[in-house]
Amino acid sequence: MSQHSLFDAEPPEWELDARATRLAATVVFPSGPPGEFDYAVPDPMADERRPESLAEPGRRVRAPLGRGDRPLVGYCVAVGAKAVSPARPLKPLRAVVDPESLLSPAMLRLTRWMADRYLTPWGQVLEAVVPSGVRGRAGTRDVMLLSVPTAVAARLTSLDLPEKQRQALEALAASPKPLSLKQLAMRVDCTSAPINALRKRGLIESRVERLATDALSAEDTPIERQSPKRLNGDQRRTLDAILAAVDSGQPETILVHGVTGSGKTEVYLQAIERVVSFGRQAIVLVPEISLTPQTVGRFRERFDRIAVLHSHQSDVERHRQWRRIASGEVQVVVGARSAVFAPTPHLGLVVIDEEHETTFKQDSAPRYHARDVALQRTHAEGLPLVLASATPSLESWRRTQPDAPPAERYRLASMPRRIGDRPMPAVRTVDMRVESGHGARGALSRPLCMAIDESLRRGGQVILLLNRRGYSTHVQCPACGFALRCEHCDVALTFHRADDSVLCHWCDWRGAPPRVCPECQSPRIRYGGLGTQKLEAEVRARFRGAAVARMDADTMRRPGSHEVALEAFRRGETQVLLGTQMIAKGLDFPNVTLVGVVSADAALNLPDFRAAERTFQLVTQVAGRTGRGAKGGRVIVQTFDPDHPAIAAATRHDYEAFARYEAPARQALGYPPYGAMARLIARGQSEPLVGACLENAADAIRRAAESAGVEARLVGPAPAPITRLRGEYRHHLQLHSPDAEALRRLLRDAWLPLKPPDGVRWIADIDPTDML
DNA sequence: TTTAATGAGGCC
DNA sequence: GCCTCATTAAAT
Repeated sequence: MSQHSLFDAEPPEWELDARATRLAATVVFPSGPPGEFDYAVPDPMADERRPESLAEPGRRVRAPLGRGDRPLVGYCVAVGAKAVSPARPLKPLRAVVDPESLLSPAMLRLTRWMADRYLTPWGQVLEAVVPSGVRGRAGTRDVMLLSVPTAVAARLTSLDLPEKQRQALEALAASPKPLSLKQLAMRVDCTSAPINALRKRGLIESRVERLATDALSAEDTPIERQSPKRLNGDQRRTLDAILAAVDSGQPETILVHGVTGSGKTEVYLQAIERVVSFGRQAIVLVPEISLTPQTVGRFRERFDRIAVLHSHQSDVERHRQWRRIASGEVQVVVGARSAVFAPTPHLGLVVIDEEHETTFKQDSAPRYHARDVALQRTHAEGLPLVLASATPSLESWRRTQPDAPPAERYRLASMPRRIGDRPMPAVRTVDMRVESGHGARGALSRPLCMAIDESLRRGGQVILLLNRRGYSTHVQCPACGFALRCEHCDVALTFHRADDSVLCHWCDWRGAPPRVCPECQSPRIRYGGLGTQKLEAEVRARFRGAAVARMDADTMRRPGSHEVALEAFRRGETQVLLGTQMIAKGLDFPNVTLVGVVSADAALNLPDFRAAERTFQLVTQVAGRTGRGAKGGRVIVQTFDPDHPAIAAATRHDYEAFARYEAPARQALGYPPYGAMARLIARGQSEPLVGACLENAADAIRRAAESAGVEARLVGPAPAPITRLRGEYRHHLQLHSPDAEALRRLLRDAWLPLKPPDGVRWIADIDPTDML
């Protein structure tokens, strides 16, 4: 080892002279080491005249890695002059993979930020952000195109050629467009042999072009255009606030808190119209479940060129939409979570509808929240961000409050009234403790039954929410107390009557339902607990003649079944629509005169600090599905805990009351939004090993926090609420700190360098939404 | 003395 | 993530 490196990272003067600057490309690898690596750019890859093989940021390149020079594909993230010491010259790039850049400099910066924030290697973030169909250029193929050089065309008649070759050459010369090998062979009725002979003699020239294989799928059927609707005062004020932000050229986040039915969508449609009129694009994120033809239709009615992005698209379709967006042709991108990465060339506005929805959080690496990514993207590009919800996340709500740090303050725009001054539906709770005391059996209380009956008699439609699928939610033996559990997971199995099986909702294990108790052979084994299938059976039995439909993950398995079911409900062919939370959100059917919440407190007692918030959101949202038409509407909420503040606030449609109730508890424990949070989750076959390695991590983090003076509270490690999943044991460690940035740095410095023992895998979840 | 097995560290 | 080289243990 040379002496200077022992004391100084800088080389001595005599070596400085020998250093030369060289054009270098910085590369990150999706698989492989997490760092950034510099490579020499060979001259042909720096040649602007050959754009298809130009090494530039945002393209993938092939580069040799390690002593064995293993060729790996990575993303070029920067190109520039670098000082290189002759003692350790850069290896040259091998090839440029992409013919054009997949990521703008702004998107590279955004992904870099994500890598930092979510403790995920940059290369892995890039791999998740660029859809695989785009990387693989799905739906396109290299086609060799043949043409006759002009010099040859001029002396065509003077050539002495075999008959087939002459015919082929003449046919090609006569064609106004270049032809593929196959096309030309067809025209002349020959094989490829004569054509190849011509190519070999230089009489035909060929070039390779990338062409779409599909004959451009039939464009969406044109839709009747609608003009902007007249706005009421609240809508006007909200729109003005958004437009002021649009015009200011400053980044600003506006939280639109509008009750269900207040006409939020119309407001942001008009805001987008303004942005589009400037020649800019807008991105609208909606929960995957809301991405129905109806939702998309509302945009089609108002804009000429929209793109839709969601997770059920084929690679070919996604690639096509991505290209359209990148070309600048698209005005509005409507999509689920990952649409936040849409490659709009001149973004003007981002809207997140139903911003409280947890589907905006990705549950695999990088575990990003689209709301936070959107905030970063709009901030970096100096744009407004609109968050809209009837039940905002407390994280967003807090940032509208006067006590929030000014640097992260959102503007609040309230829309407390429904459009047309329709009243909010009256909500009545039914105390199920009293009801079951009256000997009531089954899922539906007397008041709910009467209300259903009345609604149906008056020609109204009914929505019944029960957020548990299956028939019976637990199978238990009254004789010995045995409860049927999944072999691989620490959860109860659910009985599904539709296919007479017991099913694990976590790992999808399926088995035959036991006829006698597997433990004590008692034949009295009981199928208890209420799921949507059983509710459906009960409703059908009680309301004979009513048209009942069930919507849950089991009936909505086939693509498109969602739309079919909702369309039937819209047309009134279905009178009672029952199902899980997928019927609670965003639906707008004026003839719904009754909403029944079958079990409001089902989620209330989950071991999750957001259980009350989720319950409040779900009840408020589903209650908002009624009272949207002239007939009005009402809501009946069945609960064993009618006095719970979350349920009580929901029955009064009182968001602020809920926020006031929930804040002190969160504050006391340093939970979001009053403190940052992270979660380490370890899993493996051996429970002691899983537990022990998290103990080590906890020690290392505690020591680092101490020496860095970071205020951090560690909870655990402890078994996760679902301790076993798919045959693996799971433990977790929760970390709290008032300083989000410090917490992230702490994990980066103290946890990231650690390696779990063999047989244990672990991940960090920054700002977790899921605590199970 | 040779060969196989396990582990840590670097990869530009 | 994988490869290389180190160290150490087992085989001839």
